[in-house]
Amino acid sequence: MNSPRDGMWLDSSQQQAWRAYIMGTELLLSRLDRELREEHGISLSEYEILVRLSESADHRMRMALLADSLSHSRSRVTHTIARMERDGLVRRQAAAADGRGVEAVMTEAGYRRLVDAAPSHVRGVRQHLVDLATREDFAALGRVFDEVSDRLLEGLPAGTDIR
Amino acid sequence: MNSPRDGMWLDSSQQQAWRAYIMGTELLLSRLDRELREEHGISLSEYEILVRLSESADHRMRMALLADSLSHSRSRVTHTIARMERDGLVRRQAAAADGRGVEAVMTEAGYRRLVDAAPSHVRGVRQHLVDLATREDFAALGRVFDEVSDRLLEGLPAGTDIR
DNA sequence: CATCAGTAGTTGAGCCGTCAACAACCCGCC
DNA sequence: GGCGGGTTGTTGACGGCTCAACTACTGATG
Repeated sequence: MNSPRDGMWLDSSQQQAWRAYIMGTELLLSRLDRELREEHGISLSEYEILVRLSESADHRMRMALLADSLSHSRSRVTHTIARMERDGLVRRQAAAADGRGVEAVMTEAGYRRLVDAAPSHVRGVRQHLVDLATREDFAALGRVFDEVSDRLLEGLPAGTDIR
Repeated sequence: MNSPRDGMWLDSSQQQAWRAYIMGTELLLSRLDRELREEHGISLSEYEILVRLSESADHRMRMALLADSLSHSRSRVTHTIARMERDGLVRRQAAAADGRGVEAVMTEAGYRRLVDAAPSHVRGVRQHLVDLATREDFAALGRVFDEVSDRLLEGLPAGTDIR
């Protein structure tokens, strides 16, 4: 969509934006992860799983759907759910209609953990990202990464494991 | 659905942008990392280290400076440089002026690896990110993450280990 | 109704990062 | 000139993800 004369390299403002993005992202995500761990004993991925479950009917989801909705590999979701089950935030249950299937069900404790963690986590997201940007810039960020996700997911639609 | 008391939660467009960012970023970075590994046998962090070294006088840098310039922890840089040294991309050398210091020096093989990897890596960055956005949107992204980095780094200026 | 390609999920080895503890060194100060 | 607090870099245990191989089940097809 851009690139003057379709050069091979990034020009210096592109380069600068790219480096800011990589560094900022690493700082941001590791900070949010650390805050969740220290204050609530869960990782960012675990938090995201709790959010998906809380939005789902009956607080339950098939493993594959959970994986797809987070763009995580199935293996990753298996491992994460195993840890969360050990911590009592979730339990597994064989799927009714499919003998291969497993559903992850959020427990009462899992729900309470999410309710506890959400306010300070959201505050962190605001403080370290959202409130630093103008509405327009933040909207631009949304547009860009919608497009990024779409492109990176196309060609492996529905059911393909991430990789 | 949102904003009881204006300002605690994200509104739905902010929420959507935030989720796009997290998912897009995870997809993007893991894709770029995998491409570098498969095509050139180095990780994205190793690539970034090679870039910094190549930009530095005499292709050498103090460990702490390397860590700061990437916002990586010192421990992380130690481990990464150890792997790169095993692979012959870099060697360590005691710093002349400071008995505690260590310099990482890019080897000839390291430089060749970077030169080999750069074109396809940059192509990936363009294809999966830069060329998907308008110049304005991409510039917005740069502004946002400059600000993010600044805020997350302030209060621990120069010499504080990342954590 | 037996076969078999495809799908769901798990497993464990290996890699890469964090964390906390640590040794070695620097330097301002009395 | 030796204290003592700060800095540099390393270490190893641990956690979490990837990858490839695996089991178990499904469902279309002859």
